[in-house]
Amino acid sequence: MNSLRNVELFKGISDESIDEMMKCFKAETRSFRKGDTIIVYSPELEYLCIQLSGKAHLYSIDSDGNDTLLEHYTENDIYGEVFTMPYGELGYVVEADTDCEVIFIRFSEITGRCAKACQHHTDITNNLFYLTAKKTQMLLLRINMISRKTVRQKLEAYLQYLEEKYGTKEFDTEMSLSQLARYLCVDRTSLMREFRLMREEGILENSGRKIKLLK
Amino acid sequence: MNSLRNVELFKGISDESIDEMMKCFKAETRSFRKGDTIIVYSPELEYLCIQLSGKAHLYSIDSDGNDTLLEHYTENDIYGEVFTMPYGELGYVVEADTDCEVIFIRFSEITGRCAKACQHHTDITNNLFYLTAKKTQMLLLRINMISRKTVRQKLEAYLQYLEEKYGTKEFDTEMSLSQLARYLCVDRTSLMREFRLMREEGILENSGRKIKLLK
DNA sequence: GTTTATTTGTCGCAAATGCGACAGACTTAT
DNA sequence: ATAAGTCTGTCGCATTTGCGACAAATAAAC
Repeated sequence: MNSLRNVELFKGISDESIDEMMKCFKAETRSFRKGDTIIVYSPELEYLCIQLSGKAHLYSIDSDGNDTLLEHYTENDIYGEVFTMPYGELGYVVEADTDCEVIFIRFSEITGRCAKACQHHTDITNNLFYLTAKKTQMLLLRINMISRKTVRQKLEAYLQYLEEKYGTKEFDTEMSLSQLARYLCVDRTSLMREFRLMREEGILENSGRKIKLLK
Repeated sequence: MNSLRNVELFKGISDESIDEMMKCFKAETRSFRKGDTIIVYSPELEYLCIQLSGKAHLYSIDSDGNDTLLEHYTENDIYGEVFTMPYGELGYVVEADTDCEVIFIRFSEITGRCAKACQHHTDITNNLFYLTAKKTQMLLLRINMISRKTVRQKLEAYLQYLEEKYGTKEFDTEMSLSQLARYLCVDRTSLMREFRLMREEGILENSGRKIKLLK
C-alpha cells in the first residue's frame, strides 16, 4: 500500500523509489485532530510539510494579538518555514480545520545531497518548485481580490473565481462565511450585508454557503 | 565579462557553465526603458524572466478596468506565467519603473531535460525553488499588512517591517507614497492623513518619503 | 532654463465599513 | 437528550475611509 503515489511532490517517481526516499528523508507521517496545532514555525528552516488529507490553515500572530489568516491547505499543499519570513514578533502557526494527516520532512534532507546521490532528488526539487509556484498563484489571486476597494467588488471577484473554477453558476463557498470574511479581509457582518444587498438587487440567491448566480 | 555570476538563479554554478547554459537555454537579455511594457502574460507557461537591473512591477487588469498592483521587482527577482493563474478576463502585465535589463528564458528549456543532460539543471531548479519560496515570503508579508483593519495598522506594519529591515528608526519608504498607498490597498489621501495624524501624535516625523520613528 | 508631468500635501463631504449586541439555526460533544 | 459551542443572519450607529478638487513642491523632459 502506497498512498503517497498521489502526492504531487512525488509525481513521476516510482512506488519503490518513494518508499526508499521516505526512509532516506526520514519522513514522518503524523495525524492530527480538528483544532490541533500542526506546527509552530521556528526561525530555522526546519520542516517541510505536505498535507496528505484534511484541511488546515496558516495564520500569523503578532505581539499586539492580531491574528491574520494567511493560507488554507488541502491535500497536496506544502508549507513550512521556508515560505515565511521571520521578522518582528510575528509568529506563524498551522492549525487543523478537520482531522488530517501530514508528512513532515526535515528540510535539510531535501536540499542536501543524500548519501546515495539519489537520482530522484532532481524530480523532487522540480515538483517542489511547481508546488511553490502554484502557491504564489493562489496568493496573487487573493491579493487581487483583497485589493479591490469595496466589499462588493471583493465578493464579486471571489464569486467570479468560484464560478470559473467549477464551471457553473451554482456552488458552495469553500469555507464558512466567517472564514470567507477573514479571507477577503472584511468585517463578517459587512459581508452578510453585501450578500443581502446583492440578493435584493437580483444578482444572486443564497442561503448559508450555497450560492446561485443569476446574471 | 560575466555579469550573470551574481544572479541568484545561477548561484553555485561556474562562469563557464553559466555561459554554456545560457546558450543551451537560448536565453536572451533585453533592455527596457522606464515605462516600457516588459511582458504581457500569455496563457502558456512561455517565459521565465529574471530581473538583472532596474525596477519593475507586475499588475493585473480585469475587464472592468481595475488595475491591481501585485508585485515589485528588483535585481534577482523572477517572474513569468508560471506564477500567475490564468482565469477570467484577468490580464497580467509587467512594466518597467526605471530603465532595466531582463533575461528571458523559455520556460520549457528549463524544465525539460536538456540534450546534454546538463548536470547543472539540478542546481538551477534548486535555486528556482528558493527564489520562488522567497517570493511567497514577500507575498505573505504583504497579505499580513493588508489584512489589518485600519489604515493606521497597515501603515504601522509596513513601518515596522522597514525598521527591522534596515535596523534603524530613520529610513525612506521603498516606493513613492502613491505607490505605497496602492501597495497597502488604501486611498492615497487616507494614507497622507494617517501620516499627518501620527506626526501630530508624536509617533514619527516625516517629509515625503523620509521617515523617522520616534517611539 | 523653461515647460510638462508627477508627487506630495490638505480639506470637506458623502458613503461605505466596522462594531457591538442580539437571536435563531445548526453542529458537536457529553 | 441535553448542553455547549459555532455559524448564520439582522439592525443601528459611530467612525473610518474613499473621493474629488485643488495647490504647492519636486522631478523629469526638452
